[in-house]
Amino acid sequence: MTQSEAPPLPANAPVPGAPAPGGTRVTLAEVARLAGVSPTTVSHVLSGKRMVGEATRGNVQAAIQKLGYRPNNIARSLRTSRSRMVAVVVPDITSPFYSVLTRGLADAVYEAGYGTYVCNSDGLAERENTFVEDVLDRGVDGIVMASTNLASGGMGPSGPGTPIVYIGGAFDHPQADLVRTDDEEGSRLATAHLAARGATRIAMIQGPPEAGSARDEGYRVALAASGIEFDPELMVHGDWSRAGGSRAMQALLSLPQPPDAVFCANDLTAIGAVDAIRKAGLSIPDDIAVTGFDDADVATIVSPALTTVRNPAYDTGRTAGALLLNRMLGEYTEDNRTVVLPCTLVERESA
Amino acid sequence: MTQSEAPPLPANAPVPGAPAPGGTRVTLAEVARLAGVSPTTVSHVLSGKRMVGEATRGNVQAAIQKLGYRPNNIARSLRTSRSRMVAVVVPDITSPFYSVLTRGLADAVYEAGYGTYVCNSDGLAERENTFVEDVLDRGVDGIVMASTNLASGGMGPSGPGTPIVYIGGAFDHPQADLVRTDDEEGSRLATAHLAARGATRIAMIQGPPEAGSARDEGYRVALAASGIEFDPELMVHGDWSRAGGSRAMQALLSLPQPPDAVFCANDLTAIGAVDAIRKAGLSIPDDIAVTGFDDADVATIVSPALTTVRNPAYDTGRTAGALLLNRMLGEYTEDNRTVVLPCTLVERESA
DNA sequence: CGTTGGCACCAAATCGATTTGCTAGGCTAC
DNA sequence: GTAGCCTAGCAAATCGATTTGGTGCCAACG
Repeated sequence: MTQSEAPPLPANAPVPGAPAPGGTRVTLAEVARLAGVSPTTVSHVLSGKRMVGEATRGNVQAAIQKLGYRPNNIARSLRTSRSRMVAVVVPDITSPFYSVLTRGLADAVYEAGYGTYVCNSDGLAERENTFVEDVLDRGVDGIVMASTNLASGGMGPSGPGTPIVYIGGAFDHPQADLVRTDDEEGSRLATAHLAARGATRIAMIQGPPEAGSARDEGYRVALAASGIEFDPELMVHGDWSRAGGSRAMQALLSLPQPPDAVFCANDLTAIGAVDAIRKAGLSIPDDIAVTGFDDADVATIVSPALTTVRNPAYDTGRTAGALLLNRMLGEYTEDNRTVVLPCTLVERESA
Repeated sequence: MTQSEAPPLPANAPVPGAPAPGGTRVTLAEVARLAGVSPTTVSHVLSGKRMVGEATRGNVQAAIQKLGYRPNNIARSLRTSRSRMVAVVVPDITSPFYSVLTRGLADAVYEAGYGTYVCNSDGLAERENTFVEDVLDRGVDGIVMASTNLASGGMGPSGPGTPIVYIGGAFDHPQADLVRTDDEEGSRLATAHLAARGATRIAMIQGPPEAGSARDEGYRVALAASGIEFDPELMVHGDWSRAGGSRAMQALLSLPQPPDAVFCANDLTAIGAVDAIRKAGLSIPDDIAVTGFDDADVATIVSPALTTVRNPAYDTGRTAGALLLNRMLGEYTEDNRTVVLPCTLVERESA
């Protein structure tokens, strides 16, 4: 932009956006005074909402440059009631899935000039609700809600028209868009793959009891399709964590008739299962085949590399951002939409 | 709080914080009208900055309840010029280290009522600066800047007194606090460990050329202490990624006299190195010992489990938050501080 | 009885922008 | 010559809180 008129880093030049020497920020009124026009006019050259004479515009722009004026977004937000900020509430930004999702969202809205505000709910429904209220009070223009527990449905279409898009819940919110992955199909794929390899006693380690059941569903469907009868003994709970996966697998191994394959509801759980199987001296995939779900980075790091279902975290975030933008910009005002992203099986070594 | 007066979820009760039936948000003025007092008084019962009569306070609180009033934080921020929001700019929230750091920061400031705004700079100095300006315009009360490149020092003490704390740079900012880990000591530890195991040709895969050199320093110090001469051939660049680590390791392996140990500047690089060593048919740690840096979750997932240096990401974030709060609340206004967090070696299987 | 002083409250200014309605000229068209 | 219409600009209201400087009122005190 100013490429030709300034060397890369003239160390002594005033930092752009630096405060006026006085220490307090320059206001639009001061710009107006220096340019010899009214605040109205300055505002108009900034927004382009009304025409401004050639010469006047020049003066104003010069004044802006000279004073290093930067508009105060808070004042602007107060007047326009739009903050160009979205909030995302996730269980934990530390989790690979949610951090990638958040990045997708941030990238999507950033391009439209929106910033991203992050809340960690730790999966607590109460905190989720508190956060929604909090960010509403803060005036965000949109919310992305990634809730693990169904209970979060407690709150309706949010504040005075602030759009929300939900991630992954099966819940059908009256006025909120929803983006989710096709968990059922993904699970079906993974389970069918295990069956195709010749497994006959296929276990599943699901999430915690509070979690949704779309993944269970696919598992059952695939079982039925392969003519394998569902055995409740082979369906156990994990808690999405490696340790939980390990514990669950140990339980399965101590069954009178242990499984010859296990479908894990996420990759971390699968890694825990791998730990347990290894510790029992069995081999993967020959004695027991295992598949995960998510295709997180770790899936390729563990050994054997995990056969898993690719869960498009980034695209989920991006899509959520797109839907949100859509509504925030008023481009879409109709009924609630649901977009479901496809899952694909990625075969590696563990099954 | 209202525990005794309401059942857990009276499904038909008005959602707290829901808009007035009208659709638009309730303002303080409306509360005042309903309570038969002036806005001033309502404000005072809210803030407790001046005394309000017992009866009046009761009326006001009743009105607040009845209307479901929630203060508009934007208006409040405009008046008080405090937003109770901090921004953190990181290279990529997707990286294990930065997501954990962000969580630590978020936890620390959340307790004081602050929210967290996240910016992904992808390590681009230009974007870092843009973000700082942007969040300053948005009126955040503090900034945490996690920059990989030293260049970021370009910008001074930020806006009109908005405190910044830097993460990990060696740079000494005139007015900004700094928190970093003792990279030099950590590297020294890791390298010394390799030497103690009997390695004599110890290579290092560092970060990209733009990165800081504290880790290199520790490596050299440890070498000297063990009486091993520094061999420039054994010092190569990675790019913090697994693929980069693998490439760098391949280069080392094709040396006329390959190393018998390698210290990698982060865990991902180490994992890449492991890949390359494995592919060459060599064994770890017997043929080549490897250590990483960070102790990310993946360090225990890869096989062999990584001997690495624990880099306290969470504490770094928390500390940064504490320093920031300190200044935002005006509890500390003195000169810039630097806190350096210790690193410890964690021995596993790879060395 | 007059004064001091504290209590409880209110009116109005303020934060920094945006936006609506209006006006003064200059121009064309009939 | 005048009605009509742009154009370019300004004054003032507005968004929703906080905060300063008063103002009645009543009790206590000299």
